Amino acid sequence: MQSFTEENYLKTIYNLASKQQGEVSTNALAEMTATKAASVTDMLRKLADKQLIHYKKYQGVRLTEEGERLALQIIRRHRLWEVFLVQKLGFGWDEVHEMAEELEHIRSEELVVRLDTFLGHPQFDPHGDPIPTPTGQMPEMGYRKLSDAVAGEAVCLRAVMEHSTEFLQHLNHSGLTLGSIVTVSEINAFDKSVLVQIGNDRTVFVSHEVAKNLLVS
Amino acid sequence: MQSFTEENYLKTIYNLASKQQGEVSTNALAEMTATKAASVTDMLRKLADKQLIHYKKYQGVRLTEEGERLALQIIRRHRLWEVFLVQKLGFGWDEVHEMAEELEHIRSEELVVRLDTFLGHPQFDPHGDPIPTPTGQMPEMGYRKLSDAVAGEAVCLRAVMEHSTEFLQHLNHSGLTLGSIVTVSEINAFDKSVLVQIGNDRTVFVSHEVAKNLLVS
DNA sequence: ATAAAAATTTAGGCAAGCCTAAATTTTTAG
DNA sequence: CTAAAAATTTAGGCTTGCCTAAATTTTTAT
Ligand SMILES: [Mn+2]
Ligand SMILES: [Mn+2]
Ligand SMILES: [Mn+2]
Ligand SMILES: [Mn+2]
Repeated sequence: MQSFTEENYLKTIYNLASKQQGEVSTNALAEMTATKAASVTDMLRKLADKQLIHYKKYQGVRLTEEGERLALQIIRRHRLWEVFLVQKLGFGWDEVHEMAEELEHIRSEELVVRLDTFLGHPQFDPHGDPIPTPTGQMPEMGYRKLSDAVAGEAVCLRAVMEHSTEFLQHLNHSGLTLGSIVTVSEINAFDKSVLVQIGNDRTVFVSHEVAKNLLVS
Repeated sequence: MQSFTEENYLKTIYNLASKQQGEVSTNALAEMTATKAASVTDMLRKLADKQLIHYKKYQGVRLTEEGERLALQIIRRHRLWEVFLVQKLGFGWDEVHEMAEELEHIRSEELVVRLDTFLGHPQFDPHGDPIPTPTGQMPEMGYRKLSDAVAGEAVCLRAVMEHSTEFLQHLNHSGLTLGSIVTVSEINAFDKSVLVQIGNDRTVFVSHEVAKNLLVS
């Protein structure tokens, strides 16, 4: 059985690893967990003792199979709870992450099974992230970033890569919702900002910074 | 903001206080929290510093107004989550207590408000315990114990005073469900066991030990 | 190839919550 | 009213997870 803290490290290692290749660095973990590098080193030694990570001093870290299984389990719980909070309790997608950070640690296999059933076996969380299967597979979505689309293309908004309240509220404000079809009408050559038309409706301005965090297909 | 541990102590002090009069003793708390008396003393000093309890060395402990407000808030959350687990996820009333022990600590006022609405503002949890109001009032039910009923009386099963899985499963097995009307047909003079008829159905044997933990009206 | 810079680990410490053993206070019995 | 028993607190320690400062290793730049 792992502590909340250990679970959070596993999840963070998984997330960082999936955004890069090779081992995850101590400093990257320190930044993500809002702790100091020395504290991360302590925890890495502990997780390595428990065989949840592969760890060689100074060489970064990688999840073992068991570590990845646990990480995916926690991510599954997190995303299912986010679906619950949005679909059943009516929270906005910008309000649920912090609550899910706590709910994901509730220890009961049966609870997750029943929650999943209650929610109708959702495939995606409110941010468009795929929900890992009960057996621990992370579905691979072949999404691209909106920032990689070319002028004239019509794409569907599928997911966000940034989960901060500020970012999501900005999208609310712009009228950019997951599932919408948007057409890239213009890409600014200087700052790479994008003008997109939402459906056949209004056209909105999307900065490069925002476009980089929007996944489309 | 209180830690899980502090919240649990407050809740436990409240529960013990409501089952007796006068101050709650260190030893009683140690037994309930499954810790040692010395550890309880440490925590009492801490809670007293935070003005959540009235505490004089060797004299036992009593919640302050603020302490009671917090305790009732935690009990409210616990009972609402139990309703959720039973009504929405289909768990048995004998399965939900441990999960609720964890869920009660999730920190979000708004979550409780929305959960309450989602559940239709329930008045009682699955064990018949009243749910404290949002403003922190604990409804007073004037229930008696089944063990205090006299032969010939017809009463309604309202709540259980013991929440262990074993006890609740025993009630399941006996067919004793909350809301049923039972008639006391016979009280054994030697061991105070009770024979009750459930509705107009079968008659079941209820030991004094069990009858003491059943609340009726 | 080195020396400076950056990353990481080690050393030593702190707070929260818990423990055992010893001291102290309160309660109970005679 | 005392002495034993029971309850409680104090003293000293342990583990987890965190910290700062110092040492070490790796990387980068000349
Ligand atoms: Mn989230
Ligand atoms: Mn999400
Ligand atoms: Mn309960
Ligand atoms: Mn209950």
